[in-house]
Amino acid sequence: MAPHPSGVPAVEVTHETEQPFPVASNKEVTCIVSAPPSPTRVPADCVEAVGSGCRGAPRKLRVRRGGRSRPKSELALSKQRRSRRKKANDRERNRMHNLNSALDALRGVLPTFPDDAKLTKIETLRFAHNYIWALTQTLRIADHSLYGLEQPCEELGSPDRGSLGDWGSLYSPVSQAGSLSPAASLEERPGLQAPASPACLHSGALTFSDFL
DNA sequence: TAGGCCATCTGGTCCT
DNA sequence: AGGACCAGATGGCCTA
Repeated sequence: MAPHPSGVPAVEVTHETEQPFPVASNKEVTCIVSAPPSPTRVPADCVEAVGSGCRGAPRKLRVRRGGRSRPKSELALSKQRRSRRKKANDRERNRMHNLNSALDALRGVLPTFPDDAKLTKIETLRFAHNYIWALTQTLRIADHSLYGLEQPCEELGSPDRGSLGDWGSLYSPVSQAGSLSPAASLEERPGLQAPASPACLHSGALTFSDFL
């Protein structure tokens, strides 16, 4: 893993030094608003009747003009639709496989033990989120200590003080809030304390189980 | 058996 | 037109 440009701690990965998966694109999510509930599926044959969709601007009505393309028989159209659908399914399957590969790569850099049960997808994401937060804190406090501002373990709430249960709550439903800011996510969860001070992390006082 | 997790299919929407 | 992305639906597998 290459050093992060924004100062996020570079986690040393011994078993995987190259980019484990390609960064497909930096395209941003274009629609935050989820699609409206569409309980009834529109048959493929009725696509033309659906003029507008969920994503913001209404779609232009497609006007069929004759003579643009050669009319096809129903059989040919059906075969073409099936073929397109099959290809789309293959792409979608591939896309999900890539997504899962990325998730596996993420699992690979998280501090876990070989014998541990595989983290679920949501667990992996939440754990990574909090792990990054912990490492960020580590760097921050390390910077402070450079200037002689030593911070004892107790100040950030070490497991020794019985906050292990709070780590357990990382996987509780409240952590599904979706906050992208670790600090903010902690603020949203009053009962949740910071895991440990950097000294505790560096000294190996904290183990994977502490994160769970 | 209920519930959680997951893979896959599918149709809609947006983008190139 | 075709690909990418997304979310809903569905069914299989596993576990408490």
